[in-house]
Amino acid sequence: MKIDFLPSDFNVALASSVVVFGFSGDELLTLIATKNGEPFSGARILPSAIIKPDQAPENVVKQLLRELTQRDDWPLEQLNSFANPYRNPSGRVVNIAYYALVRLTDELKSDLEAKGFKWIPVSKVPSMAYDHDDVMAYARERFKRRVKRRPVGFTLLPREFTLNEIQRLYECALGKKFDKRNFRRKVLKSQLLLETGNSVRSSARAKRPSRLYMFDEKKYQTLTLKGYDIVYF
Amino acid sequence: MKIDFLPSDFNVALASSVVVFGFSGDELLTLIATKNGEPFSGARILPSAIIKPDQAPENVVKQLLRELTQRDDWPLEQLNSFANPYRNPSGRVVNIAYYALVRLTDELKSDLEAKGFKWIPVSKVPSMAYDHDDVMAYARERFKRRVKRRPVGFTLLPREFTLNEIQRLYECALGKKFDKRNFRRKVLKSQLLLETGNSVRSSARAKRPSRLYMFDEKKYQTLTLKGYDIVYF
DNA sequence: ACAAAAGTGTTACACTTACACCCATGT
DNA sequence: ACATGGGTGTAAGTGTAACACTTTTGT
Repeated sequence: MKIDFLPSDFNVALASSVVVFGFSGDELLTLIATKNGEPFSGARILPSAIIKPDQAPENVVKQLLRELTQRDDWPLEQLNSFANPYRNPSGRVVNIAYYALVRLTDELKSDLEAKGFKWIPVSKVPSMAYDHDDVMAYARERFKRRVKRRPVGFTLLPREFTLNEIQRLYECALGKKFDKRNFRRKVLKSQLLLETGNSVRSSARAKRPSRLYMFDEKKYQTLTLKGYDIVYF
Repeated sequence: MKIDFLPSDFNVALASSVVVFGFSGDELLTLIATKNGEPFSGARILPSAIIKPDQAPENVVKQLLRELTQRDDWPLEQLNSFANPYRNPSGRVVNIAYYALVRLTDELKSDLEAKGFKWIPVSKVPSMAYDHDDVMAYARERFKRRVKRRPVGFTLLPREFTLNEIQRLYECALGKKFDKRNFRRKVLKSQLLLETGNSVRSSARAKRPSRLYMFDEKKYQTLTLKGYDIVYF
């Protein structure tokens, strides 16, 4: 089998876009940027970066996440590549797409909005330039599948969270309602939550405070190393 | 957000490799090629093709499958892209990898072996050039996950097959044994198998013939359209 | 009749689902 | 005392897993 490259084959550029998900407490949000400079100036796009000749895509995306969030250790997964010809007027560009999950704090939110980014509910994302709509649709599907099978949601929540908060997160992520008692039984049975002993009042009107839990990362590592295949919901 | 490409960014070449799985009746096999021409002449590689400037990767892979198997309508799925720098001495090459499932017949097997390809049990694949070992490992993982959740295995079997054959396939694909009675109950309950009324003797020594079934593709379409999420094994 | 593989049922247990009230706390 | 959301249990049904013998057919 022959695979020989001609010099004229080396004429493609690489970029990465990343679909960043966050959770407001009520809604699943995603981060949208606005493009500066032609082509498509002013258009909505996903946060994106060019991959320079000597860079690895994952590192470029981590660098981008660091610029956006001051951290690059968020859960990050490669999606498909979007490589059909004629996506970009300046030449052939292959987009190696990723999605990331971040813990949305108030500072992070206002910080990014000050820089011209927008956190938009996934149900309301506007149409974007290039093929970023396809990337977004693909990321949402992938995220949904992951949520169903793995405890990925916990980085989206504050480090300490209530059972009601996880339930709302799962309901947003999967687009359906769960029975409170059954939901609690199930997450507690997984043994991946630790009671912190703390509690908060969920709103001014709420009288009784809710118990706070945290995710037991160590236990999860142990279980996954044993090849235990957790299935949720 | 700025993403502006310089002319010097358009210096990457694209290739696709495809991990092709087939089933011999006893073992899961995968197709390995041998490289002609430098670099790496004589090395084992995955069947691969260069993506020319105006081609879509999926079409290139379909073309490659047509050359290999005379058909391009096999189940085909994109895997991750392998894009780290310095993979290839002739310049930066991004490999958009795929995996495909084919129905292995005797002609197809001998035909490909005559062309210098080898069908090798997945448990015995040799080390390959470039980063094709990584691609292979990734493909095996993806295939395993798919087998668990979706009835993908049926294209690997002859159009008519026995329950013992599916069971062997699942046992190979997932690397574990199943109880015959439980296995049968489960696949029959899915309602995706049609009894053909035919039967075969599985070997000369076998006296009683086995019943033959086929996959009910129409029913499967209907179920997936309804969003029914099948979970197997 | 015998050898060989095909085919079949039951039981115990775990998980899932549906369902409605009491509890703790702040005002 | 009352309003608010937090928190809890049970029963019926469904799916899973473990287990060994009978049936059909060719020789």
